[in-house]
Amino acid sequence: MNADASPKRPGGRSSHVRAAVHSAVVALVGERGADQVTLPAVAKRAGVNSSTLYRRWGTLAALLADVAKHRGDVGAPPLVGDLRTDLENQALWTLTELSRPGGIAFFRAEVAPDVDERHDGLRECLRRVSERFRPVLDAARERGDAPPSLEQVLDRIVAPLYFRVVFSIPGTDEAYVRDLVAELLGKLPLES
Amino acid sequence: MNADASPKRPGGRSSHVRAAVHSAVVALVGERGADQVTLPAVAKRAGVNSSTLYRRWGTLAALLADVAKHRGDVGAPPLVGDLRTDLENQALWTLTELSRPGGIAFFRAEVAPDVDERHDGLRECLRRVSERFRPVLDAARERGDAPPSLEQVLDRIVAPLYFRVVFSIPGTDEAYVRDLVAELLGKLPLES
DNA sequence: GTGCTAAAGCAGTGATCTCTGCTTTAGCGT
DNA sequence: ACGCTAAAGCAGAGATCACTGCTTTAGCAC
Repeated sequence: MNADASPKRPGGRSSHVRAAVHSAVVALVGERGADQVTLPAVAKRAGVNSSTLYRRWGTLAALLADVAKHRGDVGAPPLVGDLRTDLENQALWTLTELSRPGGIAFFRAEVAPDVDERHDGLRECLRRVSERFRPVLDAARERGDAPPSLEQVLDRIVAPLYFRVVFSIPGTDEAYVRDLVAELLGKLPLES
Repeated sequence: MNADASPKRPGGRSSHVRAAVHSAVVALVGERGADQVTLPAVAKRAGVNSSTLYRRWGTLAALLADVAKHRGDVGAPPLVGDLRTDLENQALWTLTELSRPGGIAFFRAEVAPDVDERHDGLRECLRRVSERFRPVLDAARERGDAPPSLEQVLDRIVAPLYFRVVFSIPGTDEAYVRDLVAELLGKLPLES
C-alpha cells in the first residue's frame, strides 16, 4: 500500500530484502509473465517470508508498481545535441525497454491495478516516458530549433510504439522508429 | 479452451448459459476490472455452476477472449462517403467504445493473458479495430481518392487514442479526434 | 413420445492465496 | 555496549480457486 514511503529503518536488512524482492519480481515477470506471478512466488524466489511482502506492499499490483517505479533508467542513451538523432535514440531506447522480457508486463502492471492504485501507476509511467523526451526537446529549443511539442512526440512516436509492441505487430524495429521520427520532423527521410 | 467452436447442441440451454455468462463477464469486468474477475465469480453472477465455465472455457483468458470476440459492433456509425468524416466517425466510435466502462478493461484483458492464449486475443482485437477502418479506406480508394494506408491510420489515429485512454490523458475528446484526422489528412483543419 | 447423449449441476478434494497473532532478529539512538 | 522497537520470520486459520468424478437435466434424432 504505502510501499515504503517513509522507511523508518532503512538499514541493511530492509534494503537487502527490498533488493532481493525487486530482482525476484523482475526475474519472475520475465520468465512467466506478470499473470503467473503471486506474492508467495516472489517471496519464495527472493528467499523472504511472504508475510513481509503482504505487510510491506500489500498487493501484487503495488509491488509491481514499486518495482517499475524504482528501476532506474540505466543504460539510457545520452543526448548528442541533434534533435533527430536524440529523438531516434530515445525512441529506440523506449522500444527496447518495452520489448525486453517483462517490459510490456510492467507496463501492464501499471495499467492494471485497481482503480485507487491505478492513477498513481499510470501517472508515474507516463511521467517516466515523458521525462525521457523532455530534455531532448528542451535542448533543441535552447539551440534555437523549433522542436515538436511533447504531446506530439507522445502521439506520433511513443503511442505507436506502445501500440505496436502491445499488439505484437511485426516490423516494429529500428527502421520503423527512424521512419516515425522522420515523419514527425517533416517527412524528410534523410537516410544515410 | 476450444470455447465453443463446434457446439454440437446449440439449443436453448447452452445458449442461455452462454448469454448469462457473457453478460456477467461484461458486468464484472466493468465493475471491478479484469484483474478481480475469476471464473467462480462469473459463475456466481451468471447463476451458473462454475464447473460449466471450467469445462466450456477452461480459463478466464479464454472466456474473456470469447466475450470480446462475440460482442458485436452494434451502434457502429455508417459510412457517409466522405473520407474525413468517415475517419472521424470511426475514430470517435473507437474512442467511445474504449472509454465506456470496461472498454479499456477488455483491451487490457486481451493484453494480459499468458503467452499461449495471448496472441489469439490480441490478433482478434487488432483485427476488429482494423476492420472498422478498412472499409473507409477501401471506399475512398474506389472513389478515386488517395487515402492513407491502414498502417498509417493505426499509427496516427488508433494508437494515440489507445495510448491516451490507457493513460487517462485529459483532453482526449471529439475535438482531439478531429485534430488527429486533420493532421493525418494533410494538416488542413478545415473546421466548419 | 422415446432414447441417446451432450452439456449443466452437484459436491468434494487438493492446492494456493491472503491475512494475522506471535516470536525473533537486528537497525539505530543513547 | 545496551535498550528500544521497526521490521522480518514463523505458523496456522480461513477463504478462494482450479479442477474432477458422478448425477441429473434437457436438446435433438428417430
